[in-house]
Amino acid sequence: MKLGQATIKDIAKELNVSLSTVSRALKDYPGISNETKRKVKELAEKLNYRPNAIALSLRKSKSFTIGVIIPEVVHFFFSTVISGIEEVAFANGYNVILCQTNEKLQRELSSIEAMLDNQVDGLLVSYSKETEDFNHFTKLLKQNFPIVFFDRVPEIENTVNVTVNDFKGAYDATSHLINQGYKNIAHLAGPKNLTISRKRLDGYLAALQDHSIKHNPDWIIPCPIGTQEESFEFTKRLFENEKAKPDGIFASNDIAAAGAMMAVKSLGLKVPSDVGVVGFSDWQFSSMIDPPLSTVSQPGFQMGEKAISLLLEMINKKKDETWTPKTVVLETELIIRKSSEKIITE
Amino acid sequence: MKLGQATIKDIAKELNVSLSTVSRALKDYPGISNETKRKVKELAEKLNYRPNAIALSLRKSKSFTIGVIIPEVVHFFFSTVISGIEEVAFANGYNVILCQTNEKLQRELSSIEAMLDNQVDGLLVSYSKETEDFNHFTKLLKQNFPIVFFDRVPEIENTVNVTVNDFKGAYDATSHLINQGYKNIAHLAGPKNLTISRKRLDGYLAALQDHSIKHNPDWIIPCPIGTQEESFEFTKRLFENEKAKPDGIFASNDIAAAGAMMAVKSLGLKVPSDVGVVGFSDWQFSSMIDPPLSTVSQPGFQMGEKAISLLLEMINKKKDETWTPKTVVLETELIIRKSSEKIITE
DNA sequence: CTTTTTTATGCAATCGTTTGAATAGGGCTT
DNA sequence: AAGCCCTATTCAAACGATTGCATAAAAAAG
Repeated sequence: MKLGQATIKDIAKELNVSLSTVSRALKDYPGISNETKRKVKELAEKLNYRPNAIALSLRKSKSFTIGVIIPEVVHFFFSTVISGIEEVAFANGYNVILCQTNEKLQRELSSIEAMLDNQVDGLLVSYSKETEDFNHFTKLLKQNFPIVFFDRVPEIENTVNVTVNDFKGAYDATSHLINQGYKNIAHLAGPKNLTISRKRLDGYLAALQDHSIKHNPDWIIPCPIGTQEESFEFTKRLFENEKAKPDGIFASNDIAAAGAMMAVKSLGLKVPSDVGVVGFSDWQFSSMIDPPLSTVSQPGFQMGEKAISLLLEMINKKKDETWTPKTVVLETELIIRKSSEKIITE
Repeated sequence: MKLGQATIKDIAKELNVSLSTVSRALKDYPGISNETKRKVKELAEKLNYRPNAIALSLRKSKSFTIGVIIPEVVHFFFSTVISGIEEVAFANGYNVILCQTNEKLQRELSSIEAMLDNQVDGLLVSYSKETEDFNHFTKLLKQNFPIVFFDRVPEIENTVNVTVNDFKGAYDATSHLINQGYKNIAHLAGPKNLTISRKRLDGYLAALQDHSIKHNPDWIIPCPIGTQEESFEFTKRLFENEKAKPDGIFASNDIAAAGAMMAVKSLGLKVPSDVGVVGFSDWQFSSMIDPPLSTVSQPGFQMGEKAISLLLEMINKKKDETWTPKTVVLETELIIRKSSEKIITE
């Protein structure tokens, strides 16, 4: 034993009692004399005894560990979600093991395998951009293995999900641009296989429609990679090629919005007077760029908290009880900053 | 068993052989007939058998899990370190369990307890701002428990550490400001109990001295909290109160630099023409703010890789072999952007 | 002074796997 | 045909803890 950690056996030997007596004494079982309890506890204290969680896991077929699968920690949003998860997990005596997929399906598959080998009690998943087939999840769900999907949720049956109201967030953002007087609004869309991308696109379209603005299909630009460079390039191209230039941009995330803003500025146009820009997520940098970026903030921490709370509920169900599929939708908040203020309100 | 996962026992029963035969067949031990091996492997495949990592951990007193203790995931730098750690851990069959201290000593202590209970094979630590006493680490080190400290390293003996050359980074940053013609350079310092803060301060002082500039103690402003608001406030106060106003700011991190820049701008001064600003860390947002922030970039990913490589080396040592204390120092890179370019080079 | 009840403790199986030592059976040698 | 050596397999202990059941001793009841 690396740490020379004391075990129940050590205590038993030292006190000349059986293992079971020690075990029971430590947990105040009835039927152990006070004298023995005292002695056992004293020695345990002295030897700094701590139960071996691995042995307990094996015995109880329960590891008190949950696995979290996310695309990337460096994404500000995901890192706030992790904080929320950690907070609740910790408070309930659970450990969190983390795997990033780096947006790779292969990584997602192998991470899940690794986590199952380690007997995690449940999984919290936000799948990769490459994931288009959900068999690896349905297989587990069929076996009643607890999974909660968050943010990026699959369109399959009987799942428990936590998302943000992407539709409404996008709708509000786009409406805000329209109300500010921007009429020709382009959309930098996210990867098509993510539900969130579609929902945001739908919100964008609905807002246009509700304001009787016809949408221009050429102005919906998918940004599959999601880097600032990508949206910079695409935005530049959009503004250079088109005759009727857009005067507003709603981007499905802040990185894309930042890239777009740089592209617009590089063409000599001013934000917000010539072009209004709104992003999505409220990254840490969004309030610091110039002009500060209007955006739709998502409650990441809260999402983490909610997701793990649901998961713990599922884990604590009796073996044969099933859970009811549900989707918890958290509300977003439109944060208006300079980048979209055409109308100066005094 | 929640997953109805097949065990060695199931295979043994089905094929009417003993547990040991199955175990050995699966790992191609000599002395098992090819026929038996074939049958065992076939059935294992069919039942989708995967060894139970918990049982293995117990048997081998080795969990193939390492614990990572960091202040906060939302810090861009730390999240890149995590990526580096994960990458190497994963490639070597190790799992990573993560705890954030949120800069609280209490959290640090309880996280370490929890991780030890879970029999982590080693620890990767960047301690909290509150940590001033290192007994909880020395106790473990004395027992030969593998720990590698990264970024924030304690000043105690016989440790293995990975840091960045904070002194040189700060020296370079300050020298750069001086060379650009800024002569009155203030420093927004980090928490005093962190070595990195002191090293950066030292680098700043050394650069001033080497350029024969006398430092003004009032211009060294500790920012213990580390938020943008804090440095905004302190910077504003500095510029309002002093008669001889600084024309340069070297901040010990980018968040502080960003706050300072906003404060300066709010006072009607221009960056970089009136005041030059350089930060530390190269956060994601640093290139996006206006003007883009000059900063000292730290190789976070590489730091993670190096730290876990060292840890795995320690873990793989024989029981009684000791390791030699050492500190790996990674070099920083000065990234010059607009915020510090007084001299316009064409 | 038995018999019954209570109290305190021990035994042994179990969780899933590994591994040193034991063993059964077949073929070979002499 | 006795002895010996392989080869393929099994036994059993171990990792650290829990827990139903058995049991010994002490106390209470008759």
